[in-house]
Amino acid sequence: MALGKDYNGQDCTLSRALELLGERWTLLVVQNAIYGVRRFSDFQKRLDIPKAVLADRLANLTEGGVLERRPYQASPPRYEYVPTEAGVELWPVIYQLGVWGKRHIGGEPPRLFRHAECGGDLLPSTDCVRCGPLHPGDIEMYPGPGPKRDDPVSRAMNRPRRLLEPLVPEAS
Amino acid sequence: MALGKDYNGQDCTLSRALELLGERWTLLVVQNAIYGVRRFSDFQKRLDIPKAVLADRLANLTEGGVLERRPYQASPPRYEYVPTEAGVELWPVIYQLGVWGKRHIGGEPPRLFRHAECGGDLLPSTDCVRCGPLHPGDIEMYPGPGPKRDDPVSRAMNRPRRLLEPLVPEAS
DNA sequence: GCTCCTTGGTTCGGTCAATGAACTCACTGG
DNA sequence: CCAGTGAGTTCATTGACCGAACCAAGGAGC
Repeated sequence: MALGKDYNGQDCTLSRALELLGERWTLLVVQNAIYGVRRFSDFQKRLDIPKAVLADRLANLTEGGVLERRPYQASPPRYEYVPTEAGVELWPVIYQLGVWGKRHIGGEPPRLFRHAECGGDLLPSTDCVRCGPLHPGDIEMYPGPGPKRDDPVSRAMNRPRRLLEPLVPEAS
Repeated sequence: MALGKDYNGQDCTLSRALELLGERWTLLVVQNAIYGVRRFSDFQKRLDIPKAVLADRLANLTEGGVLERRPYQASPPRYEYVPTEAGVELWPVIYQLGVWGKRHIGGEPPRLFRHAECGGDLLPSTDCVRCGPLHPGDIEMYPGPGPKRDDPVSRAMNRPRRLLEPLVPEAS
């Protein structure tokens, strides 16, 4: 999908968005970034994705302005990937696709969402049922009935926490 | 993405949705179905997609309950693909991804949307700015400033028309 | 000072999917 | 009888994805 053989000749803005986001794994990477995953190895633990593919996706998303790559320590240079404003604005798309999957494909969701302030549920639009539109940072994620992965990153993610809050896995 | 090598081990409903919808071309096929494209050859004219891939995507979407394949004539048996209720419910996702692409990747949209009854613009959520939530059938699509394809199907699509209304290309 | 471990990748062969061109088949209209 | 259309299928080539192995730059332990 990436270079050359893209959605050339397509005339809609959707095709341009899909050129960046439509590859395998890409939206799942963005989803986890919004859930608070920051580091290369944590993405890898949670997604079980080949490292070469993950490196490619992170580079594309960084170049596309969805994630920002920034150093979090200097001595061995290490980088983390955080969602930009553009990345955060993908939250409604990601949430709604998840809701659609639950409704039409089935299965229980492993995590649920509510307005952190008032505890209100989210509408399919990501609005709070009581308070209206929410910024993702005001949404709390908490464990639901569905199956959960059992790696350190996923375990950290299954404690109640806000979206965008950096995720720190337990020290193994 | 399709068989076997899927998002196995992923625990979220998003990954299940992407298993059906995340392949190359799939969301563009659904988008065009919502825009009113019905026939195999019309999808092909508008998307410039290899026929083998189009046949595969239509079969997957039909099996996944997003499109319905139904005969529109019997003598040489011919079928058309129409969005199911589940397919129509993908409209907010498709619209929002398009809006995101316009905002963050740029480019002018070839088609715009408004509430057919009152002429009001759409919010990013697909709600009418004046009247609130809309069914896709109440949304009118009309030409915008962006570039347009120049095939018979796209020309028919660039006349003002409602979503979901079957598209009949000019008789060449 | 030496060795092992962790993080964040890169390289590589094998496999799987996408592409475009050619072909099929059942009609239909002239 | 012949060309044309709609809806595909078949096939060889190219590109993408996969998992495993490898690499490099620091620590940590001894």
